[in-house]
Amino acid sequence: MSSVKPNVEPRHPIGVVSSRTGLPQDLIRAWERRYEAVKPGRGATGRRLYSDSDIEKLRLLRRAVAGGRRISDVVAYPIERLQRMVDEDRAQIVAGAPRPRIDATGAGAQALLAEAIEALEAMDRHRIEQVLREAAVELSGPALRQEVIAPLLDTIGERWEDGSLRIMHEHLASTIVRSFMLANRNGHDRMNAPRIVVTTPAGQHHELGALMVAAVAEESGWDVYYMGPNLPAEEIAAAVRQVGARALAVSVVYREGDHIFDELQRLRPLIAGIPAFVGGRASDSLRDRLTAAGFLCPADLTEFRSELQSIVG
Amino acid sequence: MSSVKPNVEPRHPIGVVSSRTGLPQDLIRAWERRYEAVKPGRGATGRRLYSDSDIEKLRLLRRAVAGGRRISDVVAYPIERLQRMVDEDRAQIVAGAPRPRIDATGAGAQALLAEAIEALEAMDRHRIEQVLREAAVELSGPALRQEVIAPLLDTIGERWEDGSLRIMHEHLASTIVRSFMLANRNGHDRMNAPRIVVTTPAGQHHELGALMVAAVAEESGWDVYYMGPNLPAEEIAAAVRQVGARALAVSVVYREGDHIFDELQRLRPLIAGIPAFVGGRASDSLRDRLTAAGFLCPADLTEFRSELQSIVG
DNA sequence: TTTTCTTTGACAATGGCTGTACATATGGGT
DNA sequence: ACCCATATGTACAGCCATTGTCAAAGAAAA
Repeated sequence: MSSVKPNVEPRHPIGVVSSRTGLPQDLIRAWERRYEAVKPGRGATGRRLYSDSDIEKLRLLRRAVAGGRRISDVVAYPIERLQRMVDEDRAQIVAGAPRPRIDATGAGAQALLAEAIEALEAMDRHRIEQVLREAAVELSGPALRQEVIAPLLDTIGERWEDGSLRIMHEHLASTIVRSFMLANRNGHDRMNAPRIVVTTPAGQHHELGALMVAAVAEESGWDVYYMGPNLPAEEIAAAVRQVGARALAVSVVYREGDHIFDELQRLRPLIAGIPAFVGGRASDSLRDRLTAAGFLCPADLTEFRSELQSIVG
Repeated sequence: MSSVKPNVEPRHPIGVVSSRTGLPQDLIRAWERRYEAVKPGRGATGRRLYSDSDIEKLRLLRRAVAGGRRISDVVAYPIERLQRMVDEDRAQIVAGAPRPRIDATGAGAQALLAEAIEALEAMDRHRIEQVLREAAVELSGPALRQEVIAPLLDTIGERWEDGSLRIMHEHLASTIVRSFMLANRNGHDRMNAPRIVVTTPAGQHHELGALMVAAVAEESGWDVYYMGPNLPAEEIAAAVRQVGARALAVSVVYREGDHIFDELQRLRPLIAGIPAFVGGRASDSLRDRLTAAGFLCPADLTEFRSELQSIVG
């Protein structure tokens, strides 16, 4: 496993922050100057250096403003409250939202991961959700995926195969993580963004990998058409065509014989000319044959992100 | 019910209120000026700031007026009474057809449904989402399910079987509706509520019926453990036991031979003593045998809701 | 050198407020 | 049938505070 990544340590220049939040640089500076929205550190020569949680806050502010709030009203709210408000605005419902208090223990990603597994073993839905919420506050989006959710899925996979977790555990984790990630989708402008279809080929029922892919693509500014798991090759091709997608990404977790490879090979000519990514556990063992067949097989989500950007760039 | 009172503290600008209620800003101001429909607070520079219960009242007023009431007659009623009246009006409208006078979006439930189907045919994700959001403003939660989402799923089912919609359409609709319904779960205090497990038996990949069931149960105050689709009998039973559920609900859409019935029959003794609901399209043709086997088969969601209440009552 | 940042000040767009109209209904009363 | 008062949704003008954007000029990094 990788090491814990506290939310305040890593520092980014304003350009990165701008592209990750979708906010113009000028606006970020204006928000700082006028409202102290965030207080980034400074380098030796006075340049701004933002932490991951700064980025997270700016993201939330952007969504809050897009939802009709006034920046001066919301700028002082803590991250948890912003998150809550943005969720409600998205759903457009009028519900008193109690949300259990979280006493932030400042626990690192590993501790969060361990607690999530423990809660899962106990089938304690509320505790799993709480851990995820806590993690979302503690870590930024990418770190959350990389340090908590991905390892969580890996662990579940392993422990399922060795029999110490059951199908029901996997299902519960899936639904909770799924709704969690869907709830955190950014409501960006997306109308004119390049489109990407994300799904899982026929026979592949596990969609969490695909969900993470969708989250990364969305963060990179794409208009994501998430189609859920278990879609036959012809349907994938039809969706790509109909939607006018500029890329396709599928996630493959389980490899039983060559069935999956055959399915993908059938798919490839149906979407000629469109870059197609294959990711997930099982893609490792198939990488050579897949790349030979014309698929792109990034090793991890970071690589996927940069390859995505090279398409539109 | 362990729900929390609607926050009076947080305050929303008029733009947010307008989009959440579907009322034009001018009209909101007019109702205040002429009838004191609500009395929002004011910010430092005189801008209106509304509370959650203000929004709730405005939504009810809108629906009361849409139901043929005169604004001046109903404007003074307290929220509870408005709620009751609006519910009654809706029940009557379903029977006869008094004409709504306001139709801000120019669309009744049927028109919304038609537009949703059209958008789905075009694979236009944003338009589908837009229609659902409009519908959520237009209609209350139960009405939304009953008059838009349920018919939508039925239509999709039919048109899939006759070949005029493809699998990809069904998948897209599933993911969108799913994330929409999950986003609308409101954060009540569910810690001490009775628990119910909701899922779909092995071989049943269509989860939308189960999602609607979950929404109804959640609305009725249950702590819902939604497990996603395609869960084998032993796993369902294990989940029920581990979670300590007081009820189980499964949704069955497709019937291929007697496979499903066998699966359910295998399940029944594993969860002895716990009420188990079976719903969905395919449950009709199996009703007699299922009830004989000890399952409850409500005809629709309304019946399901009342049977649910009789369990805890 | 070229790119990326920084600060400062100015400017224009946005959106909300009040107040005043205006155009249809709706409902009597004659 | 006719006429009028009232009810109600909508529109706009003029004003103000807020807020996004831009330009200029210089410093630091690549």
